[in-house]
Amino acid sequence: MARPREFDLDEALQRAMQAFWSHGYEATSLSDLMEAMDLQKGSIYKAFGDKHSLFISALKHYLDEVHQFDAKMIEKAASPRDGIRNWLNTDLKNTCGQDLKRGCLMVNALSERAYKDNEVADQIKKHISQLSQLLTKTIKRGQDLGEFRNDFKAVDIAQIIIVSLFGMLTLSKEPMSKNASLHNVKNILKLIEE
Amino acid sequence: MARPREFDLDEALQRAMQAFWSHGYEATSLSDLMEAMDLQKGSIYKAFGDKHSLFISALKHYLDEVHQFDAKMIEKAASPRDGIRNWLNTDLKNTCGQDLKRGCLMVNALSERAYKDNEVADQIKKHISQLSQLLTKTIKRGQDLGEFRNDFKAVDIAQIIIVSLFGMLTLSKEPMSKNASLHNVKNILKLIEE
DNA sequence: TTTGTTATTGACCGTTTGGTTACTAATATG
DNA sequence: CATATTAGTAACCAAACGGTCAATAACAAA
Repeated sequence: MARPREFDLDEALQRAMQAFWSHGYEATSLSDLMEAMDLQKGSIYKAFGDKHSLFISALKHYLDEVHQFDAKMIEKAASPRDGIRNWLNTDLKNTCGQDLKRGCLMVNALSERAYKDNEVADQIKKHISQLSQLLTKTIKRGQDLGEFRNDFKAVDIAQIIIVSLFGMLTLSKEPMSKNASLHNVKNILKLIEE
Repeated sequence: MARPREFDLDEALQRAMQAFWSHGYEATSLSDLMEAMDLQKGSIYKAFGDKHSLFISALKHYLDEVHQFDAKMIEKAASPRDGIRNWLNTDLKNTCGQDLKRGCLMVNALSERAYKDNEVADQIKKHISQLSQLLTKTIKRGQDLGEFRNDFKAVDIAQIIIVSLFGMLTLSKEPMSKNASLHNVKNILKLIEE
């Protein structure tokens, strides 16, 4: 018994996410969001709260999507080695050397806001911790199969992969091309496989 | 035959750099800069131009300091291996796990501005290219001395180090402690030495 | 058809933003 | 000591910022 919403919540959130992804938190104004979401200020506030809580929702949405992607690529692969290799390559192909050099929303948010925004920091810490567990589990399996070297702890190899991934995602903002990142992945994998 | 400047140019630039480093480009307002530099707006504009060109000057200043630090640590060391090890450890000790989680100004600028600011992008590309050459040269020497493995090209090992460093500097903004980064460096070095 | 509830709209708010400028102050030189 | 030149100051500016709200519109249920 009330007026129904005229727009799709998910699509609006998706569009807000794209805007924040392309321009960052501070540099995305309410006007930018209104245009991107095709909504008036009032509607945005009623549906998502203020700019900050809209950003948190968009970030959560992004992290959910990324986590689903990660889990699917890594766990559904023919082997641990293939899983990690394909996941890294696909991820970097989607990020490096794109015409729009927007990098990764998580890395952008980490860099711009994590140190002064506990909600952002918590979301990202949780996500990285999940990823670390997923990788560690997978590498352990790979070590048992003889795919990864055994003289390193699985959790340490996972950390090396995460650090390298974050480095490449950061460098994708300018100097790192798609080819350079794929070449680098090949070398990293050569170092940790055996 | 004119009124002399009442403040020290270098010190003012240093203070502007600290402000941008702590809060980012967008989030540092003219008022913030006035307070940090202990100067009036007019003086800042007369001495450094507008906010953007002040930022570029501050970034150049930072990159110069960092390059001097890098070159000294790496080239004056007893051996290539020691040089790279000490340089990485010192760098990360200064960045990770600090109370003020401001990370590295170059990485922050890369993330926030490089994709929409050619001057920032050019400065950072130049700096990374310099660092890559310095590392490649050093690793080549190390390979000749048997300190680094010989089945990888020196330039590829240099790239692995740069990517890892950028990853850790990015992660220093929240989840990565000093101990975690030092542990990670130890593992990376173990992978590429021999 | 009335009523209760929620969505949409656009005008409006005070504040802050980066930036300018007219005025005054301080010096070195002639 | 007069003058030319530059530095410092503070008032000022339009524009943009994030955010609010009263009026209106659209629906479901009684």
